Amino acid sequence: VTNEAAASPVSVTVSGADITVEVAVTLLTLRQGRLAILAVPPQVTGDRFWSLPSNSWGVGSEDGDVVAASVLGAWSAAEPTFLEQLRTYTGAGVVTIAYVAVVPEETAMFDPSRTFALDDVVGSGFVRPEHVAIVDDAVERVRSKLEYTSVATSLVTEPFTIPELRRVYEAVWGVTLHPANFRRKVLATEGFVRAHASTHHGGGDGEKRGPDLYLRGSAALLHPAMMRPS
Amino acid sequence: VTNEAAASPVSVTVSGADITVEVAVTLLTLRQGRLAILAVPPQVTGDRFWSLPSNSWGVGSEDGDVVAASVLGAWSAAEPTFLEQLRTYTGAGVVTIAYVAVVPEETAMFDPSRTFALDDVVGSGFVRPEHVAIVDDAVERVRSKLEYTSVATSLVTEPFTIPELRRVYEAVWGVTLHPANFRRKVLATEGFVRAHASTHHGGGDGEKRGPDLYLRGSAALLHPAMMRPS
DNA sequence: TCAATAGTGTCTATCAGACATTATATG
DNA sequence: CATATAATGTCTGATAGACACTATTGA
Repeated sequence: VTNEAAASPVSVTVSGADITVEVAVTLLTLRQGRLAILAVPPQVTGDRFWSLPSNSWGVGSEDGDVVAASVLGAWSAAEPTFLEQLRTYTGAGVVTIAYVAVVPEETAMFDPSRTFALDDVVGSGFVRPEHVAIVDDAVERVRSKLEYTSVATSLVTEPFTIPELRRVYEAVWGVTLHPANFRRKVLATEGFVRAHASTHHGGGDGEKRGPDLYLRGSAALLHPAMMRPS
Repeated sequence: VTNEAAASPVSVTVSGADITVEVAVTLLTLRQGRLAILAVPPQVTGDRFWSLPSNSWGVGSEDGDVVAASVLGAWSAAEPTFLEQLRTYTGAGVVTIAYVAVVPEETAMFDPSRTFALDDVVGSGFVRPEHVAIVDDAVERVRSKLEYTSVATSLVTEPFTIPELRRVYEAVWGVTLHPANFRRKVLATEGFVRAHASTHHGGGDGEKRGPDLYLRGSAALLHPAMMRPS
C-alpha cells in the first residue's frame, strides 16, 4: 500500500547527505525500590561515557517501533511491558529517535551490572551528555503517564499488592503517599487493578496469608486520574 | 560544546544510506469558528494530494525546531503562537519529524485559499494518507493540551472575551460548554487570563461597550486543569 | 507483646455541573 | 420592546486530603 511517489516530501529529497538516524531506548525499571535505568558500558561503544542502548537506522528499517524493540532485545532479556516513542532529538548530522520502555521490578534483565539507580547516574558525568537530556525527558514522561494511565502496573510483577503499587508511585514521583487514600483511589478507578483469585480474607486454605493480591486491570487510561500531589 | 566523538551512536553508522529525513508541520487555526489547517496544493508538489508544509532535512540542518519554524515561514506569514514537536513517523526510506503549530483565529495567513476546515479535509481523500494520520495526532495533541495548558489563548487574538475563549474550546473539542461554569473556571485558574486595561463595568468613557476583555495570562500550565466533559 | 503495616471508615474543603437571576446589547 | 448573550450567584454531588480506628503480621 506504500506509494513511492507519495513518500517523497514537498521539498527536494537530499539523499545520501551525511545524516545518521539512530533509535535510542531508555529502559526504566525499579531496583531495590529505586527507579533504575539500563545503560551500555563505555567499552562497548569505545566512548568514555555509558550510553543508552541504541542502533542506527539501517537500510532495511521501516518501523521505528520495531527497531526500538530489537534494540531492547539486544541488551535485555526482559520483555518490556511498556514501550512508546518519546520524541526525536536533533543535532549536527545526527537524528535520534528516542523511545521509553518499562519492565517490572526485579525482572531479570540482560545484565544487572548494567542497571543503575537513576539518582546515581543523572548529573554525575557518568552517562553521555546528550543521553542525559533524553533520560530526563523519559523519566518525566513516565512520571506524567502514572497520572492518567495504568503504566504503574507495568512496573510490578503479578500478582501485586496495593502497597507495592503505591511504592511504584512513590519511587517514580519521589514522594510519599497516604496509604489509605491511595488504596481508596486505586480501587475506585475502574479497570486499574482486578482482584487475584486466591485473595485472602476468608480464604480458608492453609497457605501463607498476607496483603490482598491484585492483577493488572484492563484499562489503559485512568478515570479518574491519579494526580501528583501539588 | 558539541563533541564529534560523542555524536556517534553505539552502533555502526550507516551513512549515505537511502534515507530521507523530513520535517512536516501541522498548522492549526480557527476559521469562521471552525478548526482549520494549512495545506499545500498538489501543483506545488507534483502529487495528486494536498500535503502538509514540509521540508527535507538539509545538510546544514541542526535543530528540528529551527527547521520547523522555517518551513512555517515559507508557507505562512503568520507567526505561530505555539510550536512543538509532535512525534516522528517512520516508513520505508522516510523519516518524518512532525510538528504542531497554532496561530490565532483570523490571523492573515500566507494564503487563505490554502486553509481548510478540518472536517472538510479529514477522511475525504483530499490530503495525503500518511499526512492524515499526522493531522489526527496533531489535533488530538492540541485537544489534550487545552486541558492542562493555556494553548487556547494562542488561538484567539488579544484582547479577547471569555465567550471567545470558550468558543475555542468548543470548536477544538467539538462540544458545547456551559458558559457560566466555563467563565468561573477560567477566572479561578491562576494566570490563565488577565483583565484588559480598558475593561468596562464602570468605565465611564464614551467608547463602545461590550463583554469584558482579557489578555493572555502568564501561566503555561493550568491549575486546576480544564477537563474535557466525560 | 509490641511495633509496623494493611485495610476500613469518616469528616471536611474543594471543584464540577446544573440552574436561577440580573444586566447588557441588538434586532 | 423582545430576544440573545454576558455576567453573577447558589446549590448539589463527587473527589481529594487528613485522620481515626481495627486487623494482621512478624520480630
